[in-house]
Amino acid sequence: MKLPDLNKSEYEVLKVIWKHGSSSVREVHDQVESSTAWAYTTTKTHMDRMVKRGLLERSESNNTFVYQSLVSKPEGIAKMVQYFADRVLEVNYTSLVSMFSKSEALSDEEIKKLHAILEKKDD
Amino acid sequence: MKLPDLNKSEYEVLKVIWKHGSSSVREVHDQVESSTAWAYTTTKTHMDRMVKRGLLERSESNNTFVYQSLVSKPEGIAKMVQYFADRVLEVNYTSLVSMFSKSEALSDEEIKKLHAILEKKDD
DNA sequence: ATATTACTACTACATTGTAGCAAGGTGGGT
DNA sequence: ACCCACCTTGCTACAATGTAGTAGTAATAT
Repeated sequence: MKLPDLNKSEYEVLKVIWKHGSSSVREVHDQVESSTAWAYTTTKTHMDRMVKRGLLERSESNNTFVYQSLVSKPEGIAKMVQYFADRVLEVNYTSLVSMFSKSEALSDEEIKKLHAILEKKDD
Repeated sequence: MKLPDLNKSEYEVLKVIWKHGSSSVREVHDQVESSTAWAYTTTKTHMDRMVKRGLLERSESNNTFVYQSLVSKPEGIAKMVQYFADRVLEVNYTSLVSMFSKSEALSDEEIKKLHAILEKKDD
């Protein structure tokens, strides 16, 4: 898949899965609930649609389905960062990306990857 | 209106109107076309819906309707900046807002206003 | 005056946001 | 072992957003 253009819901789900790895709907839901106030079935709908869209892969693990991400975090946020840099901040993406080093959001490797992705403008 | 949660389309339209002031559909369309590739009628649909949503106001000016913004630029981007700071960068909004001073996106006054808005968490 | 062009209103259809309901699976109590 | 209660899943639904076509009307050019 090309770099995905994640919408907010997709991003919320992926954030959980990026952090915890393969997760069931229940696990994701328990995490996103505080920030989104979704109903359980809403979480499920999003996740199933994400499978169809190629963002997640579903597999069975002891009687429950678990979903794993098919996009890495740097890939997932690349477009968002690009958009924000271009259209909102109106600065070069590099200055924005460098701000990640002040946060816990990405590891150093991930920051490097993000840089590489954006450099190639590989969308 | 409370601080609006702008979607991408709305933001694209508002960017033009913030810059040029009251504009016709045609004027907005000519500007957004390069970045969005919308059809003219798509631009129009968005703008009409934005009137209904209270983001724009429409008035007639020599035989054509012109649309003016009901939200200022700092108000319009406040939520976007907040979201990006919180959920993507995971840093305090102040560091992010300070980046605007390196760009042409906002004037100094607008930056100040944005700061004030976010400080009050006035959503 | 009429043809062409531009603008507006209305309609349409796909995707996303949000969530309910019913059927099937499963673990715990007895 | 058996049944109930609950969890998960699949299906459906409906509103908002994304995208755009069509038809009618108004303005312009000639």
